[in-house]
Amino acid sequence: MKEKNHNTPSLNFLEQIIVKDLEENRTGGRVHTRFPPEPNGYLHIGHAKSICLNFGLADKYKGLCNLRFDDTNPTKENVGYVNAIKEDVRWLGFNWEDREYYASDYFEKLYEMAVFLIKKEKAYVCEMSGEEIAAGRGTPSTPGRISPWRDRPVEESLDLFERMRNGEFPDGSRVLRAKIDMASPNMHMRDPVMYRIMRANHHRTGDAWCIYPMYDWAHGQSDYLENITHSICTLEFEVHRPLYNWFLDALEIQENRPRQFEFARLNLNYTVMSKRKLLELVEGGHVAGWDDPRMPTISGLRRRGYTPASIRVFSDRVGVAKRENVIDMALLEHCIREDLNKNAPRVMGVLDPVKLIIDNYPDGQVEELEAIRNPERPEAGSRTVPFSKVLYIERNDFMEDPPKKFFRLSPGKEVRLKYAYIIKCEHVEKDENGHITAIHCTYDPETRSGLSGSTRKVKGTLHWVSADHALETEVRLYDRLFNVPEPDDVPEDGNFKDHLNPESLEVITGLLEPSVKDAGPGERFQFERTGYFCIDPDSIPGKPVFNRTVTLRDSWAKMQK
RNA sequence: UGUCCCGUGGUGUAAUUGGCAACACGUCUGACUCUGGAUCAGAAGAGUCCAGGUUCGACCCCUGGCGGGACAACCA
Repeated sequence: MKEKNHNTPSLNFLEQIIVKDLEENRTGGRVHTRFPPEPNGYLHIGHAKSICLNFGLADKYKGLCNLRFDDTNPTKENVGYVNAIKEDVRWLGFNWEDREYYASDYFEKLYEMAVFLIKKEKAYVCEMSGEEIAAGRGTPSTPGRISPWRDRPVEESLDLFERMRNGEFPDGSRVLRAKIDMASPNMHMRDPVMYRIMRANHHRTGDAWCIYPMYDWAHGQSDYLENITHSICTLEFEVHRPLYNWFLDALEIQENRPRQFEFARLNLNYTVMSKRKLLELVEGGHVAGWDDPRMPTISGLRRRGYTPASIRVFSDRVGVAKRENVIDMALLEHCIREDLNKNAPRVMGVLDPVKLIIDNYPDGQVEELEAIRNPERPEAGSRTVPFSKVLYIERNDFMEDPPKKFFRLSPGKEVRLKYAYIIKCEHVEKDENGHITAIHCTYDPETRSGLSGSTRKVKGTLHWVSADHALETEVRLYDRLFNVPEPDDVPEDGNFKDHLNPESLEVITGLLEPSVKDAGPGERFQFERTGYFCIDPDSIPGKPVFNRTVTLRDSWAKMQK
């Protein structure tokens, strides 16, 4: 009987490839990956998966992972993005040490390699216009037309290519093309453009160049120059792989040949992931910016209160494979709850207050009650919370006419105030509209937490704040940005923005226990029974602004549905 | 009428390479609880897109379908 092995976790397909490569000594025992963002936008959770994958693989197999900016299109890229990307990768917890590279570092080498290809009759200068090239390329099912310049003498291409570099020709007037196969069923093999003339200031090379390499030409060669062993990218580049390999062949590269592998990008429900759509949300003012806490960007998640560890765990749990997938937002939420449950200090805060008066509690008396910081971490110790005659509790913790499964406060019923006393509701005050303005209770002094009478059982425990001591703070309640699982999946003439959730942000004034007053931006808390919250950078000292990261799981709310 | 990739519970990923499907999220019970949280115990839910074939035996190999996706920027 064959024994199933349950203690070694199974490997994903990339790990299997790597293990095999290592066993067969295909890469000289090396594993070297790279994360290659184009600095033309902000990183999102999908990139986080790629970052965790590339750095994670390198780490697991004792290899290296480079950070390489794919900056071959100066019209779209800038240093602002470079810096934001570096911050995000670092924040996620990865370290590229001194291996911060740029495709633009290789412009000179790439140029020399291109010259080599021209000499080998594998590239030529083409003088067709952009439209002509596009038109001549054919369609996936019909072959393209051969460029009239395709068989021009090597010397002529060499000369023209040099003069392209020297700026003798106007933008767009000429390109360097690989000479492959205009009839290939793979469109990428129909004499793809390698260089275009483009007078644009590059964020690193300035005006040194007026010709810039295309992705397909630059990427594989950059991999080669960096000694990359496994060049991991997303599925849409699968069709590019023959070209990736063709360039390597044409350059007669045998040793240290990088190989490209593709995996399925991450999709998350209730959000969109394309740079274009995210940009549209920012520019259309639907969110406050790239780091709006509702955005699936890394900077947005950071501001929302997600921890790097939670995102790493998430990236791990979503797995790696080649089939299209849509991950449930609930998994991401599970990951952050799991982390914060263990690590976030507890605090009491009332978000929708109703006044509660303890009629038999002495006027003017204040007790400082001891409260556990984190039941999951006894070593975190305790804080004190002021208690007095007039409190606030959550409006939905009281019902005048409750259903039988309601464990909270209602007339004649008892509940415990967390860390304080058991109270009993005596009567309520209402305004002329029947709206409850105050709840009157009595307390049992013997039932204070820790006292002998405190062992009495009651069904519910409520959080509360003392009216005189409460800190009024701005609280931003975030919810999912879209109200349908797949906002991309729009009918004919629809738009993904039609599905924006109008209630994705609600700003309220919360009443918090005073202990949070001096907490600073980035600090995370659990508001007991409510959710996890993180202090926003908009805060000023003494006046924290809280962002709701995620609610607590709420089985009562679920029951009500 | 093109080429390539992919089809396993609601979702995602496994099944160490041919020995009748596991784990996670979600869902539902119950226990416990000074958070209706957490934790603990348990349950339901797929017979692996379909049809043939090979085999003692197929999620796995072969053939043919079907379905989904990618590819026609001087973007990456």
